[in-house]
Amino acid sequence: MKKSKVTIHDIARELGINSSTVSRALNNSDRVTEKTKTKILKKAEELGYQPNLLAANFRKSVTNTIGVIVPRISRHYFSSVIQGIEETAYNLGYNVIICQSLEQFEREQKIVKNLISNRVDGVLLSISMDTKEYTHINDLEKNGIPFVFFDRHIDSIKSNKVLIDDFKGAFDATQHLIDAGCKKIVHFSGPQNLGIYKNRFEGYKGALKKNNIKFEEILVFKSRLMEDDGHNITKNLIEKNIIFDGIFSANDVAAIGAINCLNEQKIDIPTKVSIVGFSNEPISRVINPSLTTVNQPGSEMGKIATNLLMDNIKNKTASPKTIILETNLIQRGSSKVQQ
Amino acid sequence: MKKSKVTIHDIARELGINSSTVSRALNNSDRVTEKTKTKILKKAEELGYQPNLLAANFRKSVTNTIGVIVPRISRHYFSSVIQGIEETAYNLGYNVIICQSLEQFEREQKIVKNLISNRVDGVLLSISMDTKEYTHINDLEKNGIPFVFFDRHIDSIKSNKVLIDDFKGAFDATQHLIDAGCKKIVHFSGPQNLGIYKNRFEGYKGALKKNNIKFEEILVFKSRLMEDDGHNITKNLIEKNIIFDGIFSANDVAAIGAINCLNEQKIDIPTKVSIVGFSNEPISRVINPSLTTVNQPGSEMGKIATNLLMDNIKNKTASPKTIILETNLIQRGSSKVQQ
DNA sequence: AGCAAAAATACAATCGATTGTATTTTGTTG
DNA sequence: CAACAAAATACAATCGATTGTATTTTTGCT
Repeated sequence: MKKSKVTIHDIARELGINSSTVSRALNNSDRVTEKTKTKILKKAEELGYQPNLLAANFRKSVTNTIGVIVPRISRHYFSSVIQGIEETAYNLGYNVIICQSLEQFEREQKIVKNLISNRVDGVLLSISMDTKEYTHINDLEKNGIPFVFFDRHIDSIKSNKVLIDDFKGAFDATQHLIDAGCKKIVHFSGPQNLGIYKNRFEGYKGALKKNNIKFEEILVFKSRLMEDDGHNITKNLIEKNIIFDGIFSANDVAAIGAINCLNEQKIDIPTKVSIVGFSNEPISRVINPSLTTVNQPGSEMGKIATNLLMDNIKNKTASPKTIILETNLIQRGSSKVQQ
Repeated sequence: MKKSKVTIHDIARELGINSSTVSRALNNSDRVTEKTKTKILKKAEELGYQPNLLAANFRKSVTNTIGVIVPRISRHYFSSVIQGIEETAYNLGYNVIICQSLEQFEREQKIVKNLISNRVDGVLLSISMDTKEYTHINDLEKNGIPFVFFDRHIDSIKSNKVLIDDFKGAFDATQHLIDAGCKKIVHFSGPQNLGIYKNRFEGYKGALKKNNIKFEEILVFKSRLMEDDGHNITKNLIEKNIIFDGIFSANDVAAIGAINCLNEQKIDIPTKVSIVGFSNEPISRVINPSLTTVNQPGSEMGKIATNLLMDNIKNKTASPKTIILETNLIQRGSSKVQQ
């Protein structure tokens, strides 16, 4: 158990030079001769020197690290966003700290506090379903830490955002169901404090309206959109003899709950009921029948959000931008094929 | 753009006291009166003080942070291990830095260097498929940073490990195929530098031997076990008219590739070919037919590994332990039901 | 009230790297 | 080779919190 705590001072001492020169050499400054650099690098290697970033970052008050907050990494959509974030950040020499709120407001708050205390240079975040207060976001602002929302944002906060066109995605999905002949379309929606679910709901209503289909409150269900939610809502509909021939779910997971329920009840998909989900989780490709869904460009979103954040780290006075990405409908077995 | 960089010195100055008292108050030391503490806490709140952990950690040379390195977070198995890790670490007041090697040795190396430089208190890691050199692991040791392998470890390094019984899991899976009547069982294996794949291979051979089935090299395929690998290998088998009636894949993803291929070729599962995977990824429950697989207790593994690491952080001289967890076979539609 | 012991607070060094400025060394030129 | 500019290196302060020790204040007791 060798506790090698080699510092630049150790290197300097051994070589009989000053630590500032060592520091500059290790940072490849042109204030140091090549000859000296070589000597220092060799000695650093020899002593097994590992830079103390705590010290360096502290001194510079720059960490070259960005924080990412997502509800959960196990959602494929989020892990593909992270993929895009890491790729971009990595190429720009930034580290990424990934944090999961697990859809809990309290955890999200703690994470933000922690990221501030760890002096990250910026934050990318997609808020939890439980987030209804925004003091933690204000703390970021107060501490001059740039941040960019992606996907799940807060309407009332003007800041950089990378979103998808939820209204249009939902509109297209609903229109697709209507085109497939559905008249009574159920909608699974999520917590309304999240703009994305409100907008998807609006998109659903918009498509109904355009097609002169009466909107019925009784066909809309707000939940946390877990698999069980989708299952239970569907079961309830059947038990209560509520007639429906289509489901547009604001996420894939709840849609899968519905598919499982209908399969159990031997109600055929798509002849009796057509279903469309949202997000294009891998599981939706594989379930039987496979799930028609709205594809969100996760990795691209991560890349764009990271670049936007970087712009903001470089130039803190840049005015907030909102970038909207397009979705596309992926047609699969859960909805009738159009002629 | 308020650049509030409030420090304990600011608080001290405003209150006309010394910063050491402020520091102790904020850390709830009993060397400070309740009265003073209250005063300080109030002022800290008022000024919007956010502790600078860079400074504190630097001074203490303790970060209360552990690093986790996994091949990729999008694998459900790994994200469930992370779940367990975070839960345990969180309760003990530790932060977790999640890093993905993306199965690349070079990235793994960089991540380790970075974690060392960031002075994490410990590391939990599951190595990449490409990792064949171990100098980076030695660096951890040299720097006195305790680490624990989980799942994918390095045989030749004696350290703390939390593993599953890969031999037995594979043995059981193969035995299950044999019980289902299979005689010609294909095995999809992974890179042999990873002990887990070697052991699963051994388990496969062990079960064949026990049942007096001749082991045939020609039925074993080593790949990176991606979906395409499973698909291509299966396609090849069919094209080359190699007869087989069972597949034991060392992971679920490749097994799913095989299922897709067989479905395309209209070869019935399980009547013509039975398939067993490994890891119990959620997708395996949903694919058609659903995939029989070996369940690995991911979250539990994370918890145990974290506790083991914590023991090691507290007591650095503790001798290395290996903990082996049991797997269980989850029988689904891809293998014939036994009577 | 007076004094010792205990409690509370102040002082000052420290962690390791960075960086603006000062000093020394090197190189150039007439 | 003197003189000076330029290049290389050394010096020293600094970032913000922690912490061992010193000092001051409070408490308790006769």
